[in-house]
Amino acid sequence: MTATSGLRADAARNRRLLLDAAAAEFAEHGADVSISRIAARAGIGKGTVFRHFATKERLLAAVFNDRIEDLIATGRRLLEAADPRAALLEFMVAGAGLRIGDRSLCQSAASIARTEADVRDATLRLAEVAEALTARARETRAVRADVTGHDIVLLVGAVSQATAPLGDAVPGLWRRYLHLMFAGLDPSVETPLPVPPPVPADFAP
Amino acid sequence: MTATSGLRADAARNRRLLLDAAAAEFAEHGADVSISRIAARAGIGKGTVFRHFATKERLLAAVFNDRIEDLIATGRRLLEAADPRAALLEFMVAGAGLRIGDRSLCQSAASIARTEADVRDATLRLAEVAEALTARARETRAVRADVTGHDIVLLVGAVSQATAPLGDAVPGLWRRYLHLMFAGLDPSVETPLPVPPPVPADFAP
DNA sequence: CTTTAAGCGGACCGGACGGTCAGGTTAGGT
DNA sequence: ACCTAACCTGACCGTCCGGTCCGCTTAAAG
Repeated sequence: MTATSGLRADAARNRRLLLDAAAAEFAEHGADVSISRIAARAGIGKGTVFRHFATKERLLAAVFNDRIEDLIATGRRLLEAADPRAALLEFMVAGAGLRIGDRSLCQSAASIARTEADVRDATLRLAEVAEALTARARETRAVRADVTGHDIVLLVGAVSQATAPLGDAVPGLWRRYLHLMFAGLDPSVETPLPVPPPVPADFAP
Repeated sequence: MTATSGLRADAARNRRLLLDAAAAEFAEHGADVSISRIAARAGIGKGTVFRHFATKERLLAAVFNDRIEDLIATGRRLLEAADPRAALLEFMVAGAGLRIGDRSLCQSAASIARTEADVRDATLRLAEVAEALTARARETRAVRADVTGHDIVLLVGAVSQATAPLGDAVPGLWRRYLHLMFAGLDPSVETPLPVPPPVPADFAP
């Protein structure tokens, strides 16, 4: 998680309260919630927020990082699974589910990654895990040969972003589209795909 | 387009300038650009903007409506095309291309539709066209039987939203994912799809 | 040309936001 | 018990935004 060592007891406690409140508030209302609101929810003063995170972006980055790290852990665990195809699908479901439940993740992940080095790093590590899972699925002919890890991450982002606004009203809608997309990865329909120039390493839709 | 009758000559001219500037500015910088910026680009005063559109949302709605109307026209024309499969794909390409080139369309289409009646109407008419095109494709077995017009609109939105932030850096990336998605619609892989409760008629991701 | 109402524009307002700071508070070592 | 540095706080600042308003301009009818 996030470093709390070397902090005074009250500071460490406030940091926890702050991170929890921020995560909840970002998830419910998106990345545009005001710092004051978050501070109020955490039950601390506004100034305290800026003592822990110099800028709003850094706070966002910290919350993002925790979530991404969780997903990376899930991906790593799934690398040991027996069925590569099921593992890849489960990874995609996990990723989409994470984003569906968090409005902020569906917005500015990309722009934050561009300015905050740690988010960028986590994103790159996530990409590696996605590529590893995809490679396993490719080798067993579970998905078409020209599908990459980048494709997976991007497609999961696509489904999440599109269905998130309806996510509350139509529960499970995103699962439909995730499965529809997964069907498109099937090797039985090997229609040629346009191959664009390589994606810059810092993607994160 | 937008009504200009009954206006004084200068008013009509300014309205054109305003709509053009707003469309360009929204497309380039998203729906969050300030009214002052748009006014400056149009070469008119800020107050004049509010004379023509009482609120920022109404201006956004007017710009949106023009674009959506264009897409509806394209869809209607494609209903006459010989090959239903190619027609549907072309419709999807048109929709995605429209959104890729316009940052604002990838953001708040849904929220605007919720508050502005005219956008809501246009969106519904667009949905009808999408459904008609999809029905034709379904009848000729060009796509799987359980795909709806809503699916098409939502999937196009998904691809657009996910690739738009990279759209400038990696041209043509969205085409790759649109084709990948289209492969998923192929009837050859008729894996069962989760069927969520019906989507509320006002969708527009 | 005169008249008049429609149109124009930019100073202005209220409010929200991110971020700062001076002054009070407290944890925790000695 | 005491001291000090770390910490907390909320009033405050500058900025920007959407929206209003009123004095000036101008199209265009008679």
